[in-house]
Formats: sequence, structure tokens, C-alpha cells
Amino acid sequence: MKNRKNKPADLSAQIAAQIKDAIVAGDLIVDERLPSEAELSEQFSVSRPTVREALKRLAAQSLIRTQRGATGGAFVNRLSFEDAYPQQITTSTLLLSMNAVSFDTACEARYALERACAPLAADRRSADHLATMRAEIHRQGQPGLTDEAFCASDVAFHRALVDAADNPVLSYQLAGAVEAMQPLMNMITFTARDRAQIITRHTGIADALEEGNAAKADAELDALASYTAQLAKDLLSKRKKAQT
Amino acid sequence: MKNRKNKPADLSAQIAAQIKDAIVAGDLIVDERLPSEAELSEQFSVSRPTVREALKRLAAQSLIRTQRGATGGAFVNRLSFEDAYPQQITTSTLLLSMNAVSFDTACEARYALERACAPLAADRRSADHLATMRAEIHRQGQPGLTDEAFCASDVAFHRALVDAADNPVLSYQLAGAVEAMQPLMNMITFTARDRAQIITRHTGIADALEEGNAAKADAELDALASYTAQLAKDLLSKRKKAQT
DNA sequence: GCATACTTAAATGTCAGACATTAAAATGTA
DNA sequence: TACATTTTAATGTCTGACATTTAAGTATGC
Repeated sequence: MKNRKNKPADLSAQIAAQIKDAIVAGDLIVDERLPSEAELSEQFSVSRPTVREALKRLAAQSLIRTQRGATGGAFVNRLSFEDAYPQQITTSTLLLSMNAVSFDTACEARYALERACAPLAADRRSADHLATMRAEIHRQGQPGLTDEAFCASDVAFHRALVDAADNPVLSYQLAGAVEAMQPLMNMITFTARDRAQIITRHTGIADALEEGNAAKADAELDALASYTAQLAKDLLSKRKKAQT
Repeated sequence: MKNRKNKPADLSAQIAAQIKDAIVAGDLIVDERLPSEAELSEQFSVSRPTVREALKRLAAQSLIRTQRGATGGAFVNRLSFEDAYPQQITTSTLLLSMNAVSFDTACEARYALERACAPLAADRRSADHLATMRAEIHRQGQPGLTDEAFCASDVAFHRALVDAADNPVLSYQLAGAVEAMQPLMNMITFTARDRAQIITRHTGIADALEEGNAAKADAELDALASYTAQLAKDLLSKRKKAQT
């Protein structure tokens, strides 16, 4: 069905798929205990190691958790945003690095998504979010900051922006896009002038959100996106020249 | 480190984490073959079943693939957007269903993201995407269509809209948000008048994209978002009345 | 009767070794 | 040279055992 190679999947993969389907369909509810490994191995007519491999597959996706001891076993896990974040980030990072996604493409996606958040953030930003953004802006202005640290602070700033929209679904969706960009951003060497420009934009964004001015926030984000794209273009042409 | 419960993780989880880190860091490159299970079990000083459990964890995340036979083994997998899609959808679906995310919240995220795509889609939409959208609109107008089928067509329409932006990163990020909404949408009963309204908006969106009119696409999406939110509100108040 | 210490039981975690199956490479043969 | 056969090295699966963990039950002492 799923594999167009019509290669029959491993038993452990089949069993994991069945249990996963049961969880997605709601036949197994959160915190419900699965049968013990011994019982499952009987039900599916396979050995315990095979059942265990299936359970490990599910555990790797945070679909179940296991507990040892007398009342232990495998339990359906409530998949939390907190659990899903790191997986999302890892997946996004690998997607970018393994598929030769260009800086432009990743950057475009990132700013498109952030601009989607801007109006909501302008409406709902809390004092906390603003404080975080101001703190990161201040850090970005410190002399002697390495490029890596500058990028890390940039990510923190943008995550605060996204979180300010106060929509966990948006935060989750965007975490990957923003964080996965960091390895790409790290390849850029920021001159003092670059940093000053970026800080100006960041300040503009923070100001706009503080005022609740969605249009201004959008404009500042647009300017920042253009500037970032320009930096990447310069970097590329500089490299080309170096090769010649 | 990771678990604040300072419970030491399983050996198989530790080994899986080490290999995953090596892949993310680029120490293991795409299509590189891992040592055989026997060799790994020696390297990590654990038994083969334990190594196998670790490998299954990685396979569940599509980080590796395995091949049987003389030249077989475990290979670092090129994580493709195609592979990541279904996982992203499953995760998003479970996040919504297990965390009591409200229809409003999910809907807001979805339309915010779609509106981020609209300008790009207006610029780049291909004839193919437009044809898909028109076909889905036509299907949505067919009498006798069940609510489920209507929703499925709605999802297909919106996926075409997202794909029209021609940015794989955006498509990937949005797939979850759009598809995961379907179970929630399926709870709505669409009257003939509802459907007509939605079809009007869909047609407006398709027209706008065809004209390359980003502002109009945005306005139509905004109207559709409001209408959908209104439908949900009506449904909720109707239920409340039924309970009284 | 109650608190504490010990024992038991049930589950997962780990190991060792064997056999089954697969698929490529090496070998043999017309 | 082309084809069939054998070898080989790997994953897939099974059996059985033991280790470890944890909650519950039980005995002991006061």
C-alpha cells in the first residue's frame, strides 16, 4: 500500500504502524496502557524482541512512553508541543542540509511565516516577549560578539516574535523554520555595519509591536528580509570572485 | 542533560541519540553505510538486540534505511520532503487532538500561514495549480457530496494554494497545519448556503491568483477565514442551546 | 494498631546464541 | 561469453535466560 516498492515491511514496522493507527484513530487514548510485551507478542504471533523493536519505533516518535516495574508497561503518551519542538527542529534542519535548499528559499519561507505572525503579535505581545526582544537586541549590540553568538541571539529574537503571537500551533510550525535556518545564517560573516542595520530593523520591529502597529511591523520585517537576502547575495558573489 | 528527571535513558536510546547527533553534525553523510549490527554491538559494548532497537528508533524517524543481503546494512537516509510530509501531518494531527487545541486557534494559525503564501502564489502559480484549484471548486459544487468529501476537497484546494507558492519549505511547514485541521472541520455540518459561500471565496482566490492579484487573494482569504470562524461559532452556540 | 523492613511479583531492560531470509558476489559450466 | 550455481555477509526473527526496577503485599517490632 504505502511502499511503491511493494517490498513487505518488517514485522516490527507493521506492528508499529498498526498501533500508531490505533492511536491516531483514537482507539487507544492518552495514558492508556498497552498490553505487556509478552501479551503483545502473543496477540501478533511474534517474538518479544520483535514487539520491542516495534515499541521502540513508537517511542522514538514520542507516541508512547514506557515504565519499568510491577505496574509498568507502555502507555500512550500525550504528545506535547514541548516534545514535538525538538523533533520538528531536527527534521527541518536535516531537510535543509540534505536537500540543497538554497538560502533564498529557506529565507523566503521564514520571513513569509514570520510576517504571518506579525499582526497577531502586534495585537497580543506581552511585556515578557517585549523584554526578551529588547534584551536580545542589546546583546546583539555588544562588541566582541562572535558571529555564531550573534546568530543565536537573532534566532532568540525571532522566536520571541513568533511566540508573541500567542498561538502554540504557529509557534510549533515556525520553530523549525526559524531554528533550522541558523546553520545557514552561521555561514555569513557580519560586519559591524551589517549588525547595525539588523539591530535597527529589530528595534523597529520591537517598537512596532509595542505600539501595536501591525503595518509598521510588517514593513520592518519586509526590510529585514530584503537586507538578509542582499547579504546572502553579496556573500555569494564574493565567493565567486574568490574562485576566479 | 536532556531529561530533567535525571533518569538515565535506555542503552538503545543513548546509542540512537549518538548516531543521530553524528548525522545532524554531518559526521555521517548521506548514503554512508553504518557499521554492521555486529560491529556496532562491539563498538558500543552492547548486545545485538540492543543495537537493533537503537537502529529501529532511527528508522522510525527516517534517518536511516536498512537493506538485507551481502552488501546490505544500515545507510544514512536522505531525508526528503516526501518522507517528512506524513510524519509532519501525523504529529500535527495528534498535537491538535491531544492538547485540546481549539478550533479557533488552529484556524487562526492555518489562515495566517496561508496568507503568508498568498503573495508568493500570486506571483508564481502554474497552470497546473490553477487547474487543480478549479477542479476542486467544481467538485465542491456537486450536489450529493458528503460533508467529509467536501472537507477533503477543501483540503486539496488549500494544498494547491500552498504548493502554488512554489517553496518546498513552506509547503512542508503548512502541510501539517492544513491537513491536521480536517478532523476538526469534519465536525461541521455544511448547509447548501455555507457551501455556496465557501465556493464563492474559493473562486475569488483562484481568480486573484490567476490575475496575479496578491491583495485580492489576501482579502478573499481574510473573508474566508472570518466566515469559517463564524461557522464554528454558530456550531458551538447551537450545541450549547441543545444542551439547555 | 502503626510504622518500618523485608519479600514477592510483574513488568521492562539486557544478553547470548541460534536459525531464516535475502541479495550480491564469486564460482563453475555449457 | 552467457547463464546457472554456490558462497557469503548482512539483516530479520526466534528462544530462553537473567538483571533491574517498582509497586504491592507481608512480616516484624514496638
